[in-house]
This record gives sequence, C-alpha cells and structure tokens, in this order.
Amino acid sequence: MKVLIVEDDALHRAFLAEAVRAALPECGQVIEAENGLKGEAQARIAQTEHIVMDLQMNERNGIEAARTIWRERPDTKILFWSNYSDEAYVRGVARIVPEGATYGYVLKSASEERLKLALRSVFVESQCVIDREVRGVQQKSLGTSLGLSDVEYEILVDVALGLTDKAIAQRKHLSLRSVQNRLQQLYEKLDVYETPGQVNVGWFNLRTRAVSVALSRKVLNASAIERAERDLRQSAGL
Amino acid sequence: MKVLIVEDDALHRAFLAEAVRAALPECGQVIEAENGLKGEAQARIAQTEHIVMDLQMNERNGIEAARTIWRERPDTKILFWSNYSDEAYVRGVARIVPEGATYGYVLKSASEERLKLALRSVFVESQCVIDREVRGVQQKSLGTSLGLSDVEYEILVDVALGLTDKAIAQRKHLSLRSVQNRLQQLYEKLDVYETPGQVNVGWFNLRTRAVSVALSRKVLNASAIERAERDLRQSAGL
DNA sequence: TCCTGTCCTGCGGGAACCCGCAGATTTTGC
DNA sequence: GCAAAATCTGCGGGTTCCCGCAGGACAGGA
Repeated sequence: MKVLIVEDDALHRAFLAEAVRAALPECGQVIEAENGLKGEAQARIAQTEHIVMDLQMNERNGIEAARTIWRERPDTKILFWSNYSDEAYVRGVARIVPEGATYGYVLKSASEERLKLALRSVFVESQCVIDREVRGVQQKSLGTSLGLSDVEYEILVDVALGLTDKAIAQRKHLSLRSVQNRLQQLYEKLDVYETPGQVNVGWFNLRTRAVSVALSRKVLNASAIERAERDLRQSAGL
Repeated sequence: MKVLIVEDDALHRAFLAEAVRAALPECGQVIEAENGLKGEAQARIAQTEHIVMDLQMNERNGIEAARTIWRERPDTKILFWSNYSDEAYVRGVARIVPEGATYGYVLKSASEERLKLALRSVFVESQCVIDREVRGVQQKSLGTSLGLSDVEYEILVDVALGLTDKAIAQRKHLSLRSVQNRLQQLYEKLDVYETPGQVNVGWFNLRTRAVSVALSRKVLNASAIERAERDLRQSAGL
C-alpha cells in the first residue's frame, strides 16, 4: 500500500507523513509532493490509489489536482485535509467527486486522533468521512433559507468574473430577462438589500455588492474565481 | 525579555516557540496566543514589547491586531510571519505601521535560518527586516505601470464593497465625475479591457471585472474587504 | 380537466454606469 | 514667476442594470 501526500507546507507535510505511518502500519511507502501539479505527476507515476491532500496550494490547488487525478483513475481514494470549510471549497469538492468514489474531508484543526481515524476509514474501509463542521456547511448550502441552488451559484460565479448580463445569457443559453430574474433571487438570498447605515437607497451597486457579501460569507473565494476564469478562457478560446 | 507569539496553527506555533528560544537565548518567557483577539489581550496584560505574529487568523487577523497593539504601544516590535506576500497584505501592513516603529515581514516558506536571523535583527538590533520577495511586491505596488496609487486603491476597496459611485463620492468628499475619473484610471491599470475571447464589446461589466482581476492578482483579498466592511459599518453607524 | 406553482420570456421605464469634451483649479518643475 | 501637467468638476449621450407587470410553457395534484 502506497500513500501520496500533497501539501505545500513543510511542517504540515512532515506531520502528515508521521501520522500516516502511525495510522497505517501496512503502508509500505509514503510519497510526498509540494503542490498540486507535482501531486498529479506523482499520482500518475507511482500509480497510487491513496492520496491525502491539502486544498489551497500555489501551483495548482487541491480541487483541480483531484479533478485530473480522478479523471484518470476514478477509484482513487482521496482524503482532503484543509484549514477551511468555506462553502466554496465544500461545493468545489462535491462538484468533482466521481460516482461512487470514496473520499474524506477533515479540517486541520481537528485532533490527531480524528485524522488517523479518517485515514483508516477512507483508505482501508473505503468509507467516506466528512468532518461534522464541513457537513454543517454542506447542509447549510442545501437549505433553502440561506443556501443557493446550483443555478444561482453558477450565476454568482459568472457575475464575480465580471461578465455582463448579456454575456451570461449567451453562455447559459438563456434570455436576458431570465438572467436578471436569477440575479434578483441571488440578491434576495444574499441579503444584498441590508444596509449598514440608515439611508438605504442608492448606496449599493447590487451586482458588485453580491460578490462582496459572497466573499465575506465564504460562499465564494479567490481560488473559485480563478478556476472559473480559467474555464472561461478555455471555453472562449476554442 | 518576553516574546509573544500570535499564531492560530498549532504546528506553526510550536515551531515558532522553538525557533524563538533557539534564536534568543536571553528570552526569559515565551507567551502564546491562538488568534488576534487573544493576542491583543496578552500584549496588554503581559506588557510585552516583542511580538511575532501571523497574518490571516480567524478571530481577528494580524493586521487588525497589530493596529490596536501599536495604537497602545507604538514602540512594540512586531515580526510578521505569513504564508503569503499578497499585495493586499503588504499594503495593509504598510498602512498601519506607526512612524519610526520597527517591524519585519518574513514568509513561512523562508528557511529557519532566515527566520532566526530576522528574530534577532528585529528584536535585538531594532532593524526592519523585509523578505526579498515581499519587498518585490512593495516595489511593484509603487511602480507606475502595474501599481495603483493610494487613492486608486481606496476607490478599488470601495467598489469591492459594492458601493455606488454616488456613495463613494459622498464618502470621499468628491464629485460624482471625479469618482468616475478615478475609476477609469483603475480600469486601465487593471487591464480590465483585455478580453479572453475575440468579441470584446459588452462582455464585461467593468466595475465587477475590476474586482475580479484585483482578486486574481492578489491586489485585494477577502480579509481586506472584510476589514473595509467593518470600517464602513462603523463610520455609517455613528 | 382544471388549478396552482415554478420557470422562461418580452416590454417598458427609471436609475446607475461609462466616458468624451471642455473649462476651472491645483500642483509641479524650471 | 510662469508654463506644463495633473486633478476636479459639470454637461450630455449611449449603454447597461434593476425590476414591476404580464403572458406563455410545463409539471404535479385534486
């Protein structure tokens, strides 16, 4: 049994390696990679089926790396080990996990015990393990009250990219008015109309404000926008 | 000599504590805090003049904590130890360091030697130590080509908050047209007019696009926006 | 079958945005 | 002290955005 560690922080990498050896005595080899790009390469070379990996890395972040790895070997077991439970990350992971694949999501703030347990559960028992807190974010993102539907989320991303209503309509094969309807739903769900002061009319540009509160609430983050930007360039460039 | 460590990651905190003891044998006491809020409290209680601290923490980030600490004791020596050299962080730090204060900024990716050297330089020699890479970002942010002036940066932040032209004009005591002029400079400097595809007209909402590229280029980041949001609420609420 | 809820679509208008033009004011350099 | 450069400001227009109103398509339930 081989395990690949993909993590850019040296301290965390060492800690992970030690935890893996302790939790999985049957593990014969621990390979390390310091960013997503090298992680993909190592996974290809070493033919490893067990990966523990950080989200948020420089060269290529965990979500993108996982996507290409899973595209090549959908049965790979991946344990995500991240600092944050941002909705953007949780949603990003859920979006790419293939049918029937086993994976885990534990926070770095969790205890070492939890980490080791998750390592065994995911790699040996093929069980999906998602931290309670992360699951909370999942739930919330599905709840009708504060949560955005998938369509609304996609619109939000397009807006955050800086696209025009017209451009979005074209990309999504919708009429201009439909895009604007979805935007209105978005504005309501994000509480864009709430105002810090007392005078409430004309203080906010709703479109930009929506991006702002989405960032504050971690519904969006910079890496999600960068990913969308690359997708946009690709689809526009062909 | 007492040293206060403010860092939310347990592994990094332990590593820092060890580095401090190794680099500063004359250091009698090492105090630790796990977020900015507790860091402020500890600095007040322990009357410590030497702080090493992470930016990007949960409860209160390093920039805000440093601001209040320096407000109470401007002669405090602070060494920032951060993962990133985002322009937003560099600018945020530069904005709050008081006249004549000594501080340092080293990246977590730097070697342990560099860290220890910086500890001695800042705390013992009262010298400012800024990592080469960070200084590069500083330079770039001052260069006329890609860099934004302070006024332009403030406008950018207001736009990222989702404010209207009119609202910005009011806040900044400018006419509507002046705000729009500044915005145009901003659009040019951020290359907002560049287009991924071939059709270039009407694809982008310049205002939102500006925020998008500012985020991608790390000129802005989420914590800078959150800080500005709090400032806004405060100034609007009084 | 009809009713109800949800989604897409067009129309229209008021507001906000983007920006060229041009005069006034301030700052800068020599 | 004066000219050049940079900023601030108003005007006017074309465009986009925000959204109420209303009609059409389609699914599920009584």
